[in-house]
Amino acid sequence: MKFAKRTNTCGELRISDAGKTVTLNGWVSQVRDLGGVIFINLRDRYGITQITVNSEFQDIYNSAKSLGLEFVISATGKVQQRTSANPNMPTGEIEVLADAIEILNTSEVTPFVVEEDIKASEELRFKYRYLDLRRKKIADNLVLRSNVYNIVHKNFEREKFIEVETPILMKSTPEGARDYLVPSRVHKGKFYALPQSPQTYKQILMVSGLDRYVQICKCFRDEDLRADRQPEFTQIDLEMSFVEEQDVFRVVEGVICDIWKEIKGVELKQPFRTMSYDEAMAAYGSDKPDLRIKGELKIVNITDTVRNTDFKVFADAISASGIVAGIKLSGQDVTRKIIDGLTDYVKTLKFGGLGYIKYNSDGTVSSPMLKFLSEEIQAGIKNDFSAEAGDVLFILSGEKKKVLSGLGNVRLKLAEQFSLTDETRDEFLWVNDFPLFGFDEESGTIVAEHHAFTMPHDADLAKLAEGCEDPGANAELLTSIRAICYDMVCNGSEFGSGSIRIHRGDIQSQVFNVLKLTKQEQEEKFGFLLGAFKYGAPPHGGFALGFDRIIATLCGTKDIRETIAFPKTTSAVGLMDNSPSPVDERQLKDLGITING
RNA sequence: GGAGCCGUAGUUCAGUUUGGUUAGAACGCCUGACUGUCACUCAGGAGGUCGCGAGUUCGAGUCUCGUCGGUUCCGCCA
Repeated sequence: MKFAKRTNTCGELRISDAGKTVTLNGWVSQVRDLGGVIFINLRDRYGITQITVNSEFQDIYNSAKSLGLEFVISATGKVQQRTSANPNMPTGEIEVLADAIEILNTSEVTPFVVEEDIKASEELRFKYRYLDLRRKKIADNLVLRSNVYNIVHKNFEREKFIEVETPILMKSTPEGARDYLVPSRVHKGKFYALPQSPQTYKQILMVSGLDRYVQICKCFRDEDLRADRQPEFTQIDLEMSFVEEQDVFRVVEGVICDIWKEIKGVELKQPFRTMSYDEAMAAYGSDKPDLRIKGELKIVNITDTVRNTDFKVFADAISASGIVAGIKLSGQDVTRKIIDGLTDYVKTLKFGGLGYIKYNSDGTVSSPMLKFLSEEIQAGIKNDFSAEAGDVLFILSGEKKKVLSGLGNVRLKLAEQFSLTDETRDEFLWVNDFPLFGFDEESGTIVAEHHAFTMPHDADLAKLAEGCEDPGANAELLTSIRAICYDMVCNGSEFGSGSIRIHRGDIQSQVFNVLKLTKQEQEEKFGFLLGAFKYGAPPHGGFALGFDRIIATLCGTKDIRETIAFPKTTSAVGLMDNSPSPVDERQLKDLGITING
């Protein structure tokens, strides 16, 4: 089909172009018909330009009258200065006076109006994502994403990394997240899994001597979703040989600094701050603390101060070897309603209630707990927090980890409630020294916190050697072992995580012993990796950055769906293509699969 | 797996607290008028399985139970 091809995009013409004859192609985003003159806002992903049609040109005028929103047209005419400029649009000083309009395609009335200030629900936007993507805001997110791809590729090329593709169809490993499974037709009853990450492959590439591997890759996890979690997501995955933690940090910081410099024009200070897991949990109740919060709102542990109280709530927590701790909020008007809201919130976190002590400006103290606490303890608490008039303390008691993370969540709620987050900057940090093992209450067993190939700290190797023979009896000793394992955190969001891996067989065996993996299970699950490790595995370690979260942060949103062209809902449904969907009986038969229920 | 919120016109919402007349508004859509708008304006019009299914009731958008979908949080996500 012949048509008048564009000479310019809808975002680029300026007053300096006045007098030129141009052709624009795009979508009709608005029509204002004043009777003798019609104004058309023509849109493409670059911007919007006003096309003016005068009734003196009868043919064009009549065809302009028939235009509907989202029609695709080609408009040709002379660029001229507008009689009254529109300062709100970049092309607002000019218009194109049409002397030809060609309708390239019509459009049905759209299910929602395509406009920057979108009114449609996410559900509708995802169903008609192609219309949603016509909005500059979303299209720009994809453009930004594309730019970051390029920065990442360039950075790693400069750092002498090799991009290697790893299989999408791989062996299922039941550890960690649930796998998405792919049935094999050739081998009925057997399944591939989609990678949760290319973890094993990249470690094997190190055994191969590739030395520095990187890949921007899709990963898949069949777990329940959140605003910042999709069933398939993108990672910047890397692995390096002959490195220690600090070497990985410098490389990852390098690419982050490149991205921030080129996208935001911000020079981040290197090296990034480092905080241990224990420190982060104790002070912020989170392994991904948001350091932008004004006044910090650090957690204070007051267990020792209230140890001898007979206030039942505290006494019960302490006798069950739990803790009592709180955070202090200064200089805010904390109303009854706000306290009630926070109380309801901590109840959703399975706390009985939220204790508070409010030091009023008139010197009085409001708190439902005071009558249960001796004057000495009251004074002790006030001292622990350095509390003054105008301060409010929020206090939780119970099991240590639960209290700390509960207060961590209260801290975030307070920051939100009182707008305490400094949105003008991004705060990066490394959180390291995670525990190597955790205790799984459900199964009553010891499990790997990161994964089974994470190297313990040198200083804790003795603990591992001592505890691995009888893990059940040494749970406390084993869970105190620290791993060379680290997360990068930005603004309270986990950007990525990694570790130095175990490359020595003796340490690996000890870890498998703790995890109660028999020789046979080791062979079945990781035989290929352990096999490779027999032939000279170099010391190595790596990292994986959550690409979607990085883009979301750069776009100023928490919702990674805004940065993905075709996202899925929180129940992992693709609303546009209706995936997942039933398949033909024939397909199932080929695979030897029958559906129950 | 558990909890909260939402579901009413093509769209975004009001109406649900306290059951009762013909379920409203804005935007969009259709018709007409209008030569400088840019959220054009003005006049008129069409448009509803109140997510779905039971139940209570003389009567249900409104109350109860179930169910489906979206979303947020807890669990989960090495």
